[in-house]
Amino acid sequence: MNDDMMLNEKAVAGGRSGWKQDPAGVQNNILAVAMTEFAANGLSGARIDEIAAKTHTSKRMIYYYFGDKERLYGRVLEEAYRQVRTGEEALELDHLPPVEALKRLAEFTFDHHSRHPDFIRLVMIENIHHGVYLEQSELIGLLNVGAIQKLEAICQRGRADGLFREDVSPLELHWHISASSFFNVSNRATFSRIFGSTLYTVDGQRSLRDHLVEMVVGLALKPERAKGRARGAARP
Amino acid sequence: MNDDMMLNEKAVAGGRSGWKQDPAGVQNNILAVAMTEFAANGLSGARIDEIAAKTHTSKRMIYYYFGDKERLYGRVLEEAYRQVRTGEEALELDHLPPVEALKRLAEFTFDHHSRHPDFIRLVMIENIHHGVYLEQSELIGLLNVGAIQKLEAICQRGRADGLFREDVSPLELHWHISASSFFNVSNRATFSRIFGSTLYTVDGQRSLRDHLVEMVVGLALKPERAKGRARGAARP
DNA sequence: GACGCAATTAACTAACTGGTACAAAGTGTG
DNA sequence: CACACTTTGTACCAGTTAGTTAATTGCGTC
Repeated sequence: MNDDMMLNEKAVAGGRSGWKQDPAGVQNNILAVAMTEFAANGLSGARIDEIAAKTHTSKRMIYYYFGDKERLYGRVLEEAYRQVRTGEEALELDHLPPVEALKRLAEFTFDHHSRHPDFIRLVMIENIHHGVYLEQSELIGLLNVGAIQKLEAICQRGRADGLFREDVSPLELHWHISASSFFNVSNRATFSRIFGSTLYTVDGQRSLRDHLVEMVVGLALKPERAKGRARGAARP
Repeated sequence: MNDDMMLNEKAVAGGRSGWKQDPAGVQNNILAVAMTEFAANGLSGARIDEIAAKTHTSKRMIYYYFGDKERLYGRVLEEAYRQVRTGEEALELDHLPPVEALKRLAEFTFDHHSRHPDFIRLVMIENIHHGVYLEQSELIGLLNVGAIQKLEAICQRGRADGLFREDVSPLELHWHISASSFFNVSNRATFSRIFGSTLYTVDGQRSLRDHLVEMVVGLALKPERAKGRARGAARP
């Protein structure tokens, strides 16, 4: 599997006269368009003809390169995961003290999800399908192995410093951070239609994010270390 | 609008010989089947013929009672919201002190969402559609007015007692509770396929729920009142 | 400069799917 | 018991959609 397509911009290959051989570019172009369409309409809702029309190439090429609709969707899903995970790798936290690192990670996740609504939508769609296409991809499995490694490292340092609780796993912390960050994007439509959009203003979003960080840090820290936080009785 | 259908079990009306007139029953039967199908396959993924086949009546009747696919979906959505909201009304919290009430509410929401995966899936699907069908229903608007009233009452009492922070709104508390409770069901497929299912065992779920409650209570309480919890400096 | 092969296009098809026409059968009421 | 109305089953249609057939065009290379 050496298909290193990065969705670059040279995916033209559609100039009627004088086209260049650029299979990778064409495939990337198809993937990019398909990602938008699948994210917007779902697997069964997306139309191959519509995808083809928005591509610089033709429907025949979609089948030429990707076989059928489902495999195209699978490739789109992989590409989406790769893009998002790649964007996460930039984050460097090892130089920060554990609590700061955890804060940064939570903030980053919240913002990162917010910046990638199409990815969120694809994951929503994939969950509607019970994750069967995700399971078929071994690439995604590999990508996600590293997803909580940052958090595990932070927790390890935090525990070593005697700051973090032992009974809250990195996985669970990741779950809580993901839940809020994901829900913030996935349920924006229904939530704001029902309860108004105050939480989706700039101030509302900052508040949600700050409080998420606060809660996660509060959960990770030992009661006696949590700046006075104690769960049993107030005993400083 | 006096369509009080409760999805009862007397929706048979299919006995070849000697049928009874039971329009409400037939409609409920259609709605129940359609809810399952839409929740399973989405709006465009669900098949009218498939719904009809699983009904005790025929496709003709679906169109007779509901007009077309989209209106059927809209009615299903309304029915789902009604069922869930009705189930919430049973919860009685006024007799509990604010902190206890908040705990109970969070726990209940977590469990309640967990018990209604089809509702969650319908909301997911509705979010894929940007909530346009939800917007068309004035019934759902009415139903949801009361959704955070319980929480508002709790917060009012909590503030009156000098326990709750002023800068955390009931709406935001509701958002945090909903986020985790919703995500827990909506993303179970992808999350467990990527990270394993430890968090979806009985113990894992209890842990998630307990920590959610802990975080929400911690967020709601004033720093100095939060059993020693302080954000600025540890000053009990 | 021509030949093999990758890349491309457009028209076509077979199946599916939402929706309908129409007639038959049952219900209840006077 | 007959008449008006409701309810249901069968067969059908027209538009859509995933997927294909087969011929064409351009590229690189010897």
